[in-house]
Amino acid sequence: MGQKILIVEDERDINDMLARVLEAGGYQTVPAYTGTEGFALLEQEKPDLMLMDLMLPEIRGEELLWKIRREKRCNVPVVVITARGAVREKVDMLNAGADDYITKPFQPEEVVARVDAVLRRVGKDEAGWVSYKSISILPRSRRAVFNGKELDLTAREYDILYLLVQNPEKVFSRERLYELVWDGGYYGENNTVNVHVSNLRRKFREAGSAEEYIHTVYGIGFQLK
Amino acid sequence: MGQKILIVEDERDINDMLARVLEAGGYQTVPAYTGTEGFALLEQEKPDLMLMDLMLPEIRGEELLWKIRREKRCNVPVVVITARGAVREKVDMLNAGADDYITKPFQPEEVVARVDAVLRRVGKDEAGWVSYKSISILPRSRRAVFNGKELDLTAREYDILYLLVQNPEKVFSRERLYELVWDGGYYGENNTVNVHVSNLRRKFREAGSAEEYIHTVYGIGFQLK
DNA sequence: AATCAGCCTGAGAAACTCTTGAGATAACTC
DNA sequence: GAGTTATCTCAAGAGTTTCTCAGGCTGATT
Repeated sequence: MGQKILIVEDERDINDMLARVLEAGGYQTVPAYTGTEGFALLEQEKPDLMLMDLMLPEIRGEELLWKIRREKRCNVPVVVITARGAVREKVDMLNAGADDYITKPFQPEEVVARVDAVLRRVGKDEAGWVSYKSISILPRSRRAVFNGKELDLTAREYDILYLLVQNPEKVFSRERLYELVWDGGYYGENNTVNVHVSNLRRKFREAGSAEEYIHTVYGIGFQLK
Repeated sequence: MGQKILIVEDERDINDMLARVLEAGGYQTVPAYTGTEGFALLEQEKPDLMLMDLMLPEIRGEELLWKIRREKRCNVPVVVITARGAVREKVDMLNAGADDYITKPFQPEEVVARVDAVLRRVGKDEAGWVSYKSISILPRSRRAVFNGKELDLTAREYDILYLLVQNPEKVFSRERLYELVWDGGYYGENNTVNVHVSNLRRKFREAGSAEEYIHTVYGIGFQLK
């Protein structure tokens, strides 16, 4: 059974069409015809990805995305469908945390390709685990497992590790990490990030890690490797 | 999925036309209709190349290019579209750091050809590697690989090499190098750059380099060749 | 009110990088 | 080829960054 895609699109024809294409591509689909319905189904169905039209009745797509990311602190990958040329909106979308967008009119194959790509990018498997090497994270229950052992992480530690696992090899400056995990707060002279990283490393050691996963890039920041 | 081209062109028809041509050529496109919009999208979309009309409302193309290179210290390849015969402007553009130009009126095929050529020249591949000869750099993780061997570079060394690889053959004065890598700090009588270049060369030798990659241009500065 | 877990801060130690200056080497000029 | 200037390399110490520990603070829970 494939991964589950929530399709939020008010036009029934298009919704059906998207469902057909994605199912042909091996996915399971759930339709929603309004923004609020989509929002509700997010919780009920726990889809692996959400495909959302920007032009929704009731609620603007941007607002919905914002609600999902900010209020629910939810990280489902979101692919947005937008009219060609509505650049301003696209920008807002990516700012608000969309993972990719498709412009109308689109080819059916493009949809599957984008969805494939995003799911591959976030490294999400069919059960919803996000993994890198022996580290696995289950976002919907904020669990982190290393080498089969459950890691008992605090909120900050989890957020940092999740960010790193979603972007393996990528180098994050302390400032950027702070911005992302602490929700935009200003990072001034302050070794808070250091301490949390230090604690994370300790917990990995305690769980029997031989190698160092969180590398320091001297003068720059941290990197999962 | 191809590489992403940002099209900055205020006339909607021409913008659409360029998008069609480039998409037919296998590229993904993002439209912008003003200079400021293009500037903003540069960050949002992280395109692999920017195609820009010189005649823009709001801001002169030259100024925009300057802002991109100077203020943002950004190195996206830029191809400029200019009216035939405006030679003075062309020269200014290339001085300001454009990578190529196309004169109006142009053949659609010419656009794709130029874009192909520039992208080939800057050696940027789809996975995000920036390469020159046997040197490859992955900016996202600040990795540098030479002949398949990982180079262990310090922050400064990496910055210098990255700059050089992005502009092969281009000659940098020590002063310019210092400005760019040390973020605008003043460079007075001081052989700091020399030492770092020396260390870089040593690391290349240790990685088995026979030929010299970083050439000295006597009395001027350095050049990757 | 007491307890507790998590978060933040400060300080010392350790690790690493940068810069400096001096002498050696190379390039250019006449 | 000698003189002059530019460049290279080396090693040391100055400087910065990072790590870890311990203590205090806060807010939630009992």
